[in-house]
Formats: sequence, structure tokens, C-alpha cells
Amino acid sequence: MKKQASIFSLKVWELASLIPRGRVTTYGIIARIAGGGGQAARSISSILDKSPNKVPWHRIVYSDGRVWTSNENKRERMRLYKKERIKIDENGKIENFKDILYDFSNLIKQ
DNA sequence: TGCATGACCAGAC
DNA sequence: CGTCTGGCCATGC
Repeated sequence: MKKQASIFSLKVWELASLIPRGRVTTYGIIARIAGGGGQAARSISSILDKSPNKVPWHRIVYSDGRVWTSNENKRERMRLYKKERIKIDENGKIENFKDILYDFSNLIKQ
């Protein structure tokens, strides 16, 4: 018996999978579009971590253009970024952050 | 049902 | 522009 995933989680996973290659988005944007509250971004991380499907979480970054810098998987992530032509400086910040930022505005269709 | 946790964010200074 | 603080949200046990 598997536990049912919440609507919010499903949307988060779907949105994450919709991020084009070579583009990035932020936790806040996903949280907002997924229907969560303003600060729902705080739970995005754990949701992605528990996703049954593979999620390109390396394309999800902080609102200031910084990426999650940790010790072990760092090299692996950096390789993914490099593979997608996403440039990151020494401080772990995306160089053309505003240019490659994907805010799903083309899907919202206001 | 209640409490602790997290790969966050916006505002202040 | 760099650093610090408070807060709100969904999950899991």
C-alpha cells in the first residue's frame, strides 16, 4: 500500500520535470505555481528528495541564483551543470542566472 | 495529534 | 552588496 502523494507534491514533480535543459528555476517559483503558499518553497527540497521519479533537482536553485553547495555530490552536480552549459562561478552562483531563469511564464498563459 | 526538520525566502541593517 | 533574523509551508514519525 503506497501512500498517496499530495497534489502539491505531484505538481512540484511535474513542474520540475518541465524545466528545459540548460535552464534553471527557483524553489519559490515552483512552490508558488504548484499552488503552495508563499513560503512553501521550504518544503520543496524534501519533496523532491522523496520523489518516486527522477527529478532534475540540479536545475532548481535559490532565488538569488546560488546553487546548493555541499561536499560530496558537488562534483557530480557541477558536471551536470557543465553538461548543460550552465556556468557557475567560484562562489557557487550562476553567471547568467537571469537569462536562463525559467519562470514558467510561457505556461501560465495569463 | 503534536513536534521536529529542511537543498528556502524576503526583509532589515 | 554581505550578513543576520524571523517566518511560513508540507512531510514524516
